[in-house]
Amino acid sequence: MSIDFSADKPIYQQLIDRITGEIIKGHVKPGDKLPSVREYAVEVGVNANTMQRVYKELETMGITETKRGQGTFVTEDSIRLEQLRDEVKKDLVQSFLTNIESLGFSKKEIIEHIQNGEWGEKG
Amino acid sequence: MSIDFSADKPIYQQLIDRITGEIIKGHVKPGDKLPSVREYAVEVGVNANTMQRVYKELETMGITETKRGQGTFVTEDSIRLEQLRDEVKKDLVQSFLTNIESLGFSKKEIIEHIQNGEWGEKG
Amino acid sequence: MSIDFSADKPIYQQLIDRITGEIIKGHVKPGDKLPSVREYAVEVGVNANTMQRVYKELETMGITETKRGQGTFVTEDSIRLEQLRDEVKKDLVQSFLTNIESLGFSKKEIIEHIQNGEWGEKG
Amino acid sequence: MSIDFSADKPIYQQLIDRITGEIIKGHVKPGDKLPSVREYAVEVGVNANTMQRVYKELETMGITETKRGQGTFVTEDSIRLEQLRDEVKKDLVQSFLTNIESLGFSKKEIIEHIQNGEWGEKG
DNA sequence: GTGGTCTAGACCACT
DNA sequence: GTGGTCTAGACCACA
Repeated sequence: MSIDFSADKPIYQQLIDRITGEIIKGHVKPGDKLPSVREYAVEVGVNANTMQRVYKELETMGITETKRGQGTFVTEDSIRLEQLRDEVKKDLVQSFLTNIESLGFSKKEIIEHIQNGEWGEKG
Repeated sequence: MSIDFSADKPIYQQLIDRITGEIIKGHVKPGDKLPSVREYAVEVGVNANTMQRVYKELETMGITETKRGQGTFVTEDSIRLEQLRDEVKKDLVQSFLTNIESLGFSKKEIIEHIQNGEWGEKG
Repeated sequence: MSIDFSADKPIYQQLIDRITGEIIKGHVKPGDKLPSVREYAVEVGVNANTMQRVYKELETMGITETKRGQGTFVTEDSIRLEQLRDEVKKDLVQSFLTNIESLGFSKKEIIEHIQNGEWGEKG
Repeated sequence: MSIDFSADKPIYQQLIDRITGEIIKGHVKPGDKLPSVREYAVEVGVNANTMQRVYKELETMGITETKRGQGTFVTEDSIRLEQLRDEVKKDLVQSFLTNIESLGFSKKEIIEHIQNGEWGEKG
Protein backbone atom coordinates (compact mmCIF):
# COMPACT_ATOMS: atom_id res chain seq x y z
CA MET A 1 0.00 0.00 0.00
CA SER A 2 2.78 2.41 0.86
CA ILE A 3 5.81 3.51 -1.13
CA ASP A 4 9.08 1.70 -0.66
CA PHE A 5 11.90 4.18 -1.16
CA SER A 6 14.55 1.49 -1.05
CA ALA A 7 12.92 -0.92 -3.47
CA ASP A 8 14.42 -1.77 -6.80
CA LYS A 9 11.29 -0.57 -8.54
CA PRO A 10 11.33 3.21 -9.11
CA ILE A 11 9.00 5.28 -6.98
CA TYR A 12 7.22 6.75 -9.96
CA GLN A 13 6.56 3.25 -11.26
CA GLN A 14 5.21 2.18 -7.91
CA LEU A 15 2.85 5.13 -8.05
CA ILE A 16 1.73 4.38 -11.59
CA ASP A 17 1.03 0.82 -10.54
CA ARG A 18 -0.89 1.96 -7.53
CA ILE A 19 -3.14 4.35 -9.45
CA THR A 20 -3.59 1.85 -12.23
CA GLY A 21 -4.53 -0.69 -9.59
CA GLU A 22 -7.11 1.59 -8.07
CA ILE A 23 -8.72 1.99 -11.45
CA ILE A 24 -8.62 -1.72 -12.21
CA LYS A 25 -10.16 -2.48 -8.83
CA GLY A 26 -12.87 0.07 -9.57
CA HIS A 27 -12.05 2.20 -6.55
CA VAL A 28 -11.49 5.02 -8.96
CA LYS A 29 -13.96 5.28 -11.81
CA PRO A 30 -13.98 6.77 -15.32
CA GLY A 31 -14.38 10.54 -15.06
CA ASP A 32 -13.20 10.72 -11.46
CA LYS A 33 -10.92 13.60 -10.61
CA LEU A 34 -7.48 12.76 -9.29
CA PRO A 35 -5.88 14.85 -6.52
CA SER A 36 -3.68 17.68 -7.72
CA VAL A 37 -0.02 16.89 -8.29
CA ARG A 38 1.06 18.83 -5.21
CA GLU A 39 -1.68 17.46 -3.02
CA TYR A 40 -0.95 13.88 -3.96
CA ALA A 41 2.80 14.39 -3.66
CA VAL A 42 2.43 15.63 -0.12
CA GLU A 43 0.05 12.81 0.71
CA VAL A 44 2.51 10.05 -0.23
CA GLY A 45 5.61 11.99 0.73
CA VAL A 46 7.38 12.22 -2.59
CA ASN A 47 8.86 15.08 -4.51
CA ALA A 48 6.42 17.03 -6.65
CA ASN A 49 8.59 16.43 -9.71
CA THR A 50 8.21 12.71 -9.22
CA MET A 51 4.44 13.00 -9.02
CA GLN A 52 4.44 15.24 -12.07
CA ARG A 53 6.13 12.48 -13.98
CA VAL A 54 3.57 9.96 -12.80
CA TYR A 55 0.70 12.07 -14.07
CA LYS A 56 2.47 12.72 -17.32
CA GLU A 57 2.99 9.03 -17.97
CA LEU A 58 -0.57 8.20 -17.05
CA GLU A 59 -1.73 10.72 -19.62
CA THR A 60 0.66 9.32 -22.23
CA MET A 61 -0.81 5.89 -21.55
CA GLY A 62 -4.26 7.30 -22.26
CA ILE A 63 -5.49 6.60 -18.78
CA THR A 64 -6.03 10.16 -17.71
CA GLU A 65 -6.94 13.42 -19.34
CA THR A 66 -5.98 16.89 -18.26
CA LYS A 67 -8.50 19.69 -18.37
CA ARG A 68 -6.71 22.97 -18.16
CA GLY A 69 -7.51 24.84 -15.03
CA GLN A 70 -9.63 22.01 -13.68
CA GLY A 71 -7.24 19.17 -12.96
CA THR A 72 -6.58 15.60 -14.02
CA PHE A 73 -9.38 13.10 -14.60
CA VAL A 74 -9.58 9.41 -15.31
CA THR A 75 -10.56 8.99 -18.93
CA GLU A 76 -14.22 8.26 -19.59
CA ASP A 77 -13.18 6.03 -22.47
CA SER A 78 -14.02 2.76 -20.77
CA ILE A 79 -12.87 0.76 -23.79
CA ARG A 80 -9.43 2.23 -23.28
CA LEU A 81 -9.58 1.17 -19.66
CA GLU A 82 -10.49 -2.35 -20.64
CA GLN A 83 -7.56 -2.38 -23.06
CA LEU A 84 -5.37 -1.11 -20.30
CA ARG A 85 -6.43 -3.90 -18.02
CA ASP A 86 -5.61 -6.51 -20.64
CA GLU A 87 -2.30 -4.97 -21.61
CA VAL A 88 -1.18 -4.80 -18.02
CA LYS A 89 -2.23 -8.36 -17.37
CA LYS A 90 -0.49 -9.64 -20.46
CA ASP A 91 2.75 -7.81 -19.68
CA LEU A 92 2.66 -9.01 -16.12
CA VAL A 93 2.27 -12.65 -17.04
CA GLN A 94 4.67 -12.47 -19.94
CA SER A 95 7.56 -11.11 -17.92
CA PHE A 96 6.83 -13.57 -15.14
CA LEU A 97 6.98 -16.50 -17.53
CA THR A 98 10.22 -15.22 -19.01
CA ASN A 99 11.66 -15.17 -15.52
CA ILE A 100 10.45 -18.66 -14.72
CA GLU A 101 12.05 -19.99 -17.82
CA SER A 102 15.41 -18.31 -17.42
CA LEU A 103 15.60 -19.54 -13.86
CA GLY A 104 14.90 -23.10 -14.80
CA PHE A 105 11.44 -23.72 -13.36
CA SER A 106 8.50 -25.34 -15.06
CA LYS A 107 5.21 -23.50 -15.39
CA LYS A 108 3.46 -26.38 -13.66
CA GLU A 109 5.67 -26.33 -10.61
CA ILE A 110 5.30 -22.62 -10.16
CA ILE A 111 1.54 -22.62 -10.50
CA GLU A 112 1.33 -25.32 -7.86
CA HIS A 113 3.52 -23.24 -5.60
CA ILE A 114 1.27 -20.24 -6.07
CA GLN A 115 -1.88 -22.24 -5.41
CA ASN A 116 -0.49 -23.88 -2.28
CA GLY A 117 1.00 -20.67 -0.98
CA GLU A 118 -0.05 -18.97 2.20
CA TRP A 119 -0.68 -15.56 0.69
CA GLY A 120 -3.53 -13.17 0.20
CA GLU A 121 -7.05 -14.07 -0.69
CA LYS A 122 -6.63 -17.79 -1.32
CA GLY A 123 -8.26 -17.03 -4.68
CA MET B 1 18.98 -18.00 -23.55
CA SER B 2 21.08 -15.07 -24.72
CA ILE B 3 21.90 -11.78 -23.08
CA ASP B 4 19.73 -8.78 -23.79
CA PHE B 5 22.04 -5.78 -23.73
CA SER B 6 19.20 -3.31 -23.85
CA ALA B 7 16.92 -4.88 -21.26
CA ASP B 8 15.99 -3.07 -18.10
CA LYS B 9 17.56 -5.88 -16.11
CA PRO B 10 21.33 -5.41 -15.80
CA ILE B 11 23.59 -7.71 -17.74
CA TYR B 12 25.28 -9.08 -14.65
CA GLN B 13 21.91 -9.94 -13.16
CA GLN B 14 20.88 -11.72 -16.33
CA LEU B 15 24.08 -13.71 -16.13
CA ILE B 16 23.54 -14.60 -12.49
CA ASP B 17 20.05 -15.75 -13.36
CA ARG B 18 21.33 -17.77 -16.26
CA ILE B 19 23.98 -19.60 -14.28
CA THR B 20 21.60 -20.10 -11.39
CA GLY B 21 19.13 -21.52 -13.88
CA GLU B 22 21.69 -23.91 -15.30
CA ILE B 23 22.38 -25.21 -11.83
CA ILE B 24 18.69 -25.50 -10.96
CA LYS B 25 18.06 -27.37 -14.19
CA GLY B 26 20.93 -29.69 -13.33
CA HIS B 27 22.91 -28.90 -16.46
CA VAL B 28 25.70 -27.83 -14.17
CA LYS B 29 26.34 -30.06 -11.20
CA PRO B 30 27.89 -29.70 -7.75
CA GLY B 31 31.65 -29.61 -8.03
CA ASP B 32 31.66 -28.69 -11.71
CA LYS B 33 34.19 -26.13 -12.80
CA LEU B 34 32.81 -23.00 -14.39
CA PRO B 35 34.59 -21.43 -17.35
CA SER B 36 37.25 -18.94 -16.37
CA VAL B 37 36.18 -15.35 -15.95
CA ARG B 38 37.91 -14.26 -19.13
CA GLU B 39 36.79 -17.24 -21.13
CA TYR B 40 33.14 -16.84 -20.19
CA ALA B 41 33.31 -13.09 -20.70
CA VAL B 42 34.46 -13.59 -24.28
CA GLU B 43 31.84 -16.26 -24.85
CA VAL B 44 28.91 -14.03 -23.96
CA GLY B 45 30.52 -10.86 -25.24
CA VAL B 46 30.82 -8.85 -22.07
CA ASN B 47 33.73 -7.22 -20.32
CA ALA B 48 35.80 -9.36 -17.98
CA ASN B 49 35.00 -7.05 -15.09
CA THR B 50 31.32 -7.64 -15.57
CA MET B 51 31.85 -11.37 -15.46
CA GLN B 52 34.10 -10.99 -12.47
CA ARG B 53 31.26 -9.32 -10.68
CA VAL B 54 28.92 -12.14 -11.58
CA TYR B 55 31.29 -14.73 -10.15
CA LYS B 56 31.83 -12.70 -7.02
CA GLU B 57 28.12 -12.41 -6.45
CA LEU B 58 27.64 -16.12 -6.98
CA GLU B 59 30.29 -16.81 -4.38
CA THR B 60 28.64 -14.40 -1.93
CA MET B 61 25.41 -16.29 -2.46
CA GLY B 62 27.21 -19.47 -1.47
CA ILE B 63 26.64 -21.07 -4.85
CA THR B 64 30.25 -21.25 -5.96
CA GLU B 65 33.65 -21.60 -4.39
CA THR B 66 36.88 -20.35 -5.82
CA LYS B 67 40.13 -22.18 -5.47
CA ARG B 68 42.84 -19.67 -6.00
CA GLY B 69 44.79 -20.15 -9.17
CA GLN B 70 42.56 -23.03 -10.15
CA GLY B 71 39.22 -21.55 -10.98
CA THR B 72 35.63 -21.29 -9.85
CA PHE B 73 33.59 -24.33 -8.94
CA VAL B 74 29.95 -24.97 -8.13
CA THR B 75 29.73 -25.75 -4.43
CA GLU B 76 29.52 -29.42 -3.53
CA ASP B 77 27.15 -28.50 -0.74
CA SER B 78 24.03 -29.87 -2.37
CA ILE B 79 21.93 -28.84 0.60
CA ARG B 80 22.85 -25.26 -0.15
CA LEU B 81 21.82 -25.79 -3.74
CA GLU B 82 18.45 -27.12 -2.64
CA GLN B 83 18.04 -24.07 -0.44
CA LEU B 84 18.96 -21.92 -3.39
CA ARG B 85 16.28 -23.50 -5.52
CA ASP B 86 13.65 -22.87 -2.88
CA GLU B 87 14.77 -19.32 -2.18
CA VAL B 88 14.73 -18.44 -5.82
CA LYS B 89 11.31 -19.98 -6.32
CA LYS B 90 9.90 -18.25 -3.28
CA ASP B 91 11.31 -14.86 -4.26
CA LEU B 92 10.04 -15.26 -7.79
CA VAL B 93 6.50 -16.03 -6.72
CA GLN B 94 6.47 -13.54 -3.91
CA SER B 95 7.44 -10.60 -6.05
CA PHE B 96 4.98 -11.69 -8.70
CA LEU B 97 2.15 -11.79 -6.20
CA THR B 98 3.12 -8.38 -4.88
CA ASN B 99 2.88 -7.07 -8.40
CA ILE B 100 -0.47 -8.70 -9.00
CA GLU B 101 -1.86 -7.22 -5.86
CA SER B 102 -0.62 -3.68 -6.38
CA LEU B 103 -2.05 -3.76 -9.89
CA GLY B 104 -5.41 -4.89 -8.68
CA PHE B 105 -5.69 -8.41 -10.13
CA SER B 106 -6.90 -11.47 -8.32
CA LYS B 107 -4.69 -14.51 -8.01
CA LYS B 108 -7.38 -16.66 -9.56
CA GLU B 109 -7.72 -14.55 -12.67
CA ILE B 110 -4.00 -14.46 -13.26
CA ILE B 111 -3.53 -18.20 -12.84
CA GLU B 112 -6.26 -18.81 -15.39
CA HIS B 113 -4.53 -16.46 -17.76
CA ILE B 114 -1.25 -18.29 -17.31
CA GLN B 115 -2.84 -21.68 -17.86
CA ASN B 116 -4.74 -20.63 -20.95
CA GLY B 117 -1.92 -18.54 -22.33
CA GLU B 118 -0.11 -19.05 -25.59
CA TRP B 119 3.26 -19.44 -23.93
CA GLY B 120 5.57 -22.12 -22.66
CA GLU B 121 4.66 -25.74 -23.23
CA LYS B 122 2.00 -24.81 -25.70
CA GLY B 123 4.18 -22.15 -27.27
CA MET C 1 42.61 6.13 10.47
CA SER C 2 43.87 6.61 6.92
CA ILE C 3 43.93 4.25 3.99
CA ASP C 4 47.05 2.19 3.35
CA PHE C 5 47.34 1.85 -0.40
CA SER C 6 50.12 -0.68 -0.18
CA ALA C 7 48.66 -2.91 2.51
CA ASP C 8 47.83 -6.52 1.87
CA LYS C 9 44.22 -5.79 2.73
CA PRO C 10 42.32 -4.35 -0.25
CA ILE C 11 41.38 -0.69 -0.16
CA TYR C 12 37.68 -1.39 -0.40
CA GLN C 13 37.90 -3.73 2.57
CA GLN C 14 39.75 -1.12 4.59
CA LEU C 15 36.99 1.32 3.77
CA ILE C 16 34.26 -1.12 4.76
CA ASP C 17 36.06 -1.70 8.04
CA ARG C 18 36.44 2.00 8.62
CA ILE C 19 32.78 2.81 8.04
CA THR C 20 31.71 -0.21 10.04
CA GLY C 21 33.97 1.01 12.81
CA GLU C 22 32.48 4.49 12.74
CA ILE C 23 29.04 2.98 13.14
CA ILE C 24 30.14 0.64 15.93
CA LYS C 25 31.78 3.53 17.73
CA GLY C 26 28.56 5.49 17.39
CA HIS C 27 30.16 8.33 15.45
CA VAL C 28 27.68 7.60 12.72
CA LYS C 29 24.15 6.89 13.84
CA PRO C 30 21.14 5.03 12.46
CA GLY C 31 19.47 7.09 9.79
CA ASP C 32 22.52 9.26 9.15
CA LYS C 33 23.31 10.08 5.56
CA LEU C 34 26.68 8.98 4.28
CA PRO C 35 28.64 11.25 1.95
CA SER C 36 27.85 10.68 -1.70
CA VAL C 37 29.90 8.10 -3.53
CA ARG C 38 31.82 10.70 -5.49
CA GLU C 39 32.29 13.02 -2.56
CA TYR C 40 33.68 10.31 -0.30
CA ALA C 41 35.83 8.94 -3.09
CA VAL C 42 37.51 12.31 -3.51
CA GLU C 43 37.88 12.70 0.22
CA VAL C 44 39.88 9.49 0.68
CA GLY C 45 41.55 9.68 -2.70
CA VAL C 46 40.18 6.60 -4.39
CA ASN C 47 38.31 6.04 -7.58
CA ALA C 48 34.54 6.44 -7.51
CA ASN C 49 34.08 2.85 -8.63
CA THR C 50 35.99 1.62 -5.63
CA MET C 51 33.77 3.62 -3.33
CA GLN C 52 30.71 2.46 -5.20
CA ARG C 53 31.74 -1.08 -4.44
CA VAL C 54 32.14 -0.24 -0.78
CA TYR C 55 28.64 1.19 -0.59
CA LYS C 56 27.19 -1.75 -2.45
CA GLU C 57 28.83 -4.18 -0.07
CA LEU C 58 27.56 -2.24 2.94
CA GLU C 59 24.08 -2.42 1.53
CA THR C 60 24.39 -6.16 0.95
CA MET C 61 25.44 -6.51 4.57
CA GLY C 62 22.23 -4.75 5.57
CA ILE C 63 24.09 -1.85 7.14
CA THR C 64 22.95 0.83 4.76
CA GLU C 65 19.95 1.60 2.61
CA THR C 66 19.94 3.66 -0.52
CA LYS C 67 17.14 5.93 -1.50
CA ARG C 68 17.42 6.47 -5.18
CA GLY C 69 18.39 9.94 -6.18
CA GLN C 70 18.74 10.93 -2.56
CA GLY C 71 21.77 9.11 -1.26
CA THR C 72 22.92 6.36 1.05
CA PHE C 73 21.79 6.14 4.65
CA VAL C 74 22.74 4.04 7.66
CA THR C 75 19.87 1.67 8.32
CA GLU C 76 17.49 2.69 11.08
CA ASP C 77 17.20 -0.94 12.07
CA SER C 78 19.24 -0.70 15.24
CA ILE C 79 18.75 -4.38 15.94
CA ARG C 80 20.60 -5.11 12.74
CA LEU C 81 23.36 -2.80 13.87
CA GLU C 82 23.64 -4.66 17.18
CA GLN C 83 23.84 -7.91 15.26
CA LEU C 84 26.52 -6.38 13.10
CA ARG C 85 28.57 -5.45 16.13
CA ASP C 86 28.37 -8.99 17.48
CA GLU C 87 29.09 -10.62 14.15
CA VAL C 88 32.12 -8.47 13.61
CA LYS C 89 33.42 -9.11 17.09
CA LYS C 90 32.87 -12.82 16.80
CA ASP C 91 34.56 -13.06 13.41
CA LEU C 92 37.46 -10.98 14.62
CA VAL C 93 38.11 -13.15 17.65
CA GLN C 94 37.41 -16.40 15.86
CA SER C 95 39.93 -15.80 13.11
CA PHE C 96 42.46 -14.61 15.63
CA LEU C 97 42.09 -17.77 17.67
CA THR C 98 42.40 -19.89 14.55
CA ASN C 99 45.65 -18.14 13.83
CA ILE C 100 46.93 -18.62 17.34
CA GLU C 101 46.17 -22.27 17.20
CA SER C 102 47.74 -22.96 13.84
CA LEU C 103 50.85 -21.14 14.93
CA GLY C 104 51.14 -23.16 18.11
CA PHE C 105 50.50 -20.56 20.80
CA SER C 106 48.31 -20.97 23.82
CA LYS C 107 45.43 -18.60 24.43
CA LYS C 108 46.78 -17.80 27.87
CA GLU C 109 50.19 -16.77 26.63
CA ILE C 110 48.76 -14.53 23.96
CA ILE C 111 46.36 -12.79 26.30
CA GLU C 112 49.18 -12.02 28.67
CA HIS C 113 51.16 -10.61 25.81
CA ILE C 114 48.28 -8.38 24.82
CA GLN C 115 47.75 -7.13 28.36
CA ASN C 116 51.42 -6.39 28.96
CA GLY C 117 51.98 -4.97 25.50
CA GLU C 118 53.02 -1.46 24.64
CA TRP C 119 49.97 -0.75 22.56
CA GLY C 120 46.56 0.77 22.84
CA GLU C 121 45.56 2.54 26.02
CA LYS C 122 49.12 2.60 27.23
CA GLY C 123 50.43 3.54 23.77
CA MET D 1 44.83 -29.11 10.71
CA SER D 2 44.04 -29.46 7.03
CA ILE D 3 44.46 -27.03 4.15
CA ASP D 4 41.56 -24.81 3.16
CA PHE D 5 41.74 -24.26 -0.57
CA SER D 6 38.93 -21.71 -0.50
CA ALA D 7 40.23 -19.63 2.38
CA ASP D 8 41.34 -16.07 1.96
CA LYS D 9 44.77 -16.98 3.30
CA PRO D 10 47.06 -18.38 0.58
CA ILE D 11 47.80 -22.07 0.69
CA TYR D 12 51.56 -21.52 0.91
CA GLN D 13 51.00 -19.25 3.90
CA GLN D 14 48.80 -21.80 5.57
CA LEU D 15 51.59 -24.33 5.13
CA ILE D 16 54.25 -21.99 6.48
CA ASP D 17 52.06 -21.36 9.51
CA ARG D 18 51.53 -25.04 10.02
CA ILE D 19 55.21 -25.95 9.91
CA THR D 20 56.11 -22.96 12.05
CA GLY D 21 53.48 -24.10 14.49
CA GLU D 22 54.86 -27.60 14.66
CA ILE D 23 58.25 -26.18 15.53
CA ILE D 24 56.85 -23.78 18.13
CA LYS D 25 54.90 -26.61 19.72
CA GLY D 26 58.06 -28.67 19.77
CA HIS D 27 56.63 -31.48 17.68
CA VAL D 28 59.45 -30.83 15.29
CA LYS D 29 62.83 -30.15 16.86
CA PRO D 30 66.03 -28.37 15.84
CA GLY D 31 67.95 -30.56 13.46
CA ASP D 32 64.95 -32.64 12.44
CA LYS D 33 64.67 -33.52 8.78
CA LEU D 34 61.57 -32.32 6.95
CA PRO D 35 59.90 -34.51 4.33
CA SER D 36 61.06 -33.93 0.77
CA VAL D 37 59.19 -31.31 -1.24
CA ARG D 38 57.49 -33.91 -3.41
CA GLU D 39 56.65 -36.19 -0.53
CA TYR D 40 55.12 -33.41 1.52
CA ALA D 41 53.28 -31.99 -1.48
CA VAL D 42 51.61 -35.32 -2.14
CA GLU D 43 50.80 -35.73 1.53
CA VAL D 44 48.81 -32.50 1.80
CA GLY D 45 47.55 -32.54 -1.76
CA VAL D 46 49.09 -29.41 -3.16
CA ASN D 47 51.14 -28.67 -6.23
CA ALA D 48 54.88 -29.33 -5.87
CA ASN D 49 55.58 -25.75 -6.94
CA THR D 50 53.55 -24.49 -4.03
CA MET D 51 55.47 -26.65 -1.59
CA GLN D 52 58.73 -25.56 -3.16
CA ARG D 53 57.79 -21.98 -2.37
CA VAL D 54 56.99 -22.90 1.22
CA TYR D 55 60.41 -24.46 1.76
CA LYS D 56 62.10 -21.55 0.07
CA GLU D 57 60.42 -19.02 2.34
CA LEU D 58 61.18 -21.06 5.43
CA GLU D 59 64.83 -21.01 4.48
CA THR D 60 64.73 -17.28 3.84
CA MET D 61 63.25 -16.83 7.28
CA GLY D 62 66.21 -18.71 8.71
CA ILE D 63 64.05 -21.51 10.03
CA THR D 64 65.39 -24.29 7.87
CA GLU D 65 68.65 -25.17 6.21
CA THR D 66 69.17 -27.13 3.06
CA LYS D 67 71.96 -29.66 2.86
CA ARG D 68 72.61 -30.51 -0.73
CA GLY D 69 71.76 -34.08 -1.53
CA GLN D 70 70.47 -34.74 1.95
CA GLY D 71 67.31 -32.68 2.28
CA THR D 72 65.87 -29.86 4.34
CA PHE D 73 66.43 -29.62 8.09
CA VAL D 74 65.13 -27.42 10.87
CA THR D 75 67.94 -25.13 11.90
CA GLU D 76 69.89 -26.13 14.99
CA ASP D 77 70.23 -22.46 15.87
CA SER D 78 67.83 -22.52 18.81
CA ILE D 79 68.34 -18.81 19.45
CA ARG D 80 66.97 -18.16 15.98
CA LEU D 81 63.99 -20.33 16.80
CA GLU D 82 63.34 -18.37 19.97
CA GLN D 83 63.54 -15.17 17.97
CA LEU D 84 61.14 -16.64 15.49
CA ARG D 85 58.67 -17.46 18.22
CA ASP D 86 58.77 -13.90 19.51
CA GLU D 87 58.54 -12.29 16.10
CA VAL D 88 55.57 -14.38 15.16
CA LYS D 89 53.84 -13.65 18.43
CA LYS D 90 54.46 -9.95 18.13
CA ASP D 91 53.21 -9.76 14.56
CA LEU D 92 50.16 -11.77 15.44
CA VAL D 93 49.17 -9.55 18.32
CA GLN D 94 50.08 -6.34 16.55
CA SER D 95 47.91 -7.00 13.54
CA PHE D 96 45.10 -8.14 15.78
CA LEU D 97 45.21 -4.95 17.78
CA THR D 98 45.24 -2.88 14.61
CA ASN D 99 42.11 -4.67 13.52
CA ILE D 100 40.40 -4.17 16.84
CA GLU D 101 41.08 -0.49 16.72
CA SER D 102 39.96 0.10 13.17
CA LEU D 103 36.74 -1.75 13.87
CA GLY D 104 35.98 0.29 16.92
CA PHE D 105 36.37 -2.20 19.76
CA SER D 106 38.22 -1.68 23.00
CA LYS D 107 41.04 -3.99 24.01
CA LYS D 108 39.27 -4.72 27.26
CA GLU D 109 36.03 -5.81 25.63
CA ILE D 110 37.79 -8.10 23.23
CA ILE D 111 39.91 -9.77 25.87
CA GLU D 112 36.80 -10.46 27.90
CA HIS D 113 35.17 -11.96 24.88
CA ILE D 114 38.16 -14.21 24.32
CA GLN D 115 38.27 -15.30 27.92
CA ASN D 116 34.56 -16.03 28.12
CA GLY D 117 34.48 -17.71 24.75
CA GLU D 118 33.62 -21.33 24.22
CA TRP D 119 36.72 -22.20 22.24
CA GLY D 120 39.71 -24.43 22.53
CA GLU D 121 41.66 -25.20 25.63
CA LYS D 122 40.07 -22.72 28.02
CA GLY D 123 43.65 -21.60 28.63
C1' DG E 1 46.37 -19.46 -16.54
C1' DT E 2 43.21 -18.16 -12.54
C1' DG E 3 40.80 -14.91 -9.74
C1' DG E 4 41.10 -10.12 -7.58
C1' DT E 5 41.75 -5.13 -7.31
C1' DC E 6 41.95 -0.57 -9.06
C1' DT E 7 41.65 3.35 -12.28
C1' DA E 8 39.61 6.36 -15.78
C1' DG E 9 35.96 7.58 -18.07
C1' DA E 10 31.39 7.07 -20.17
C1' DC E 11 26.44 6.61 -19.95
C1' DC E 12 21.98 5.87 -17.67
C1' DA E 13 17.80 6.24 -14.60
C1' DC E 14 15.82 8.40 -10.73
C1' DT E 15 14.63 12.41 -7.64
C1' DG F 1 23.23 15.60 -7.85
C1' DT F 2 22.63 10.54 -6.54
C1' DG F 3 23.47 5.76 -7.11
C1' DG F 4 24.19 2.03 -10.74
C1' DT F 5 26.16 -0.28 -14.80
C1' DC F 6 29.58 -1.15 -18.17
C1' DT F 7 33.95 -0.92 -20.74
C1' DA F 8 38.94 -0.93 -21.45
C1' DG F 9 43.02 -1.70 -19.76
C1' DA F 10 46.54 -2.24 -16.21
C1' DC F 11 48.70 -4.68 -12.44
C1' DC F 12 49.02 -8.20 -8.80
C1' DA F 13 49.17 -12.66 -6.14
C1' DC F 14 48.49 -17.46 -6.37
C1' DA F 15 49.04 -22.33 -8.14
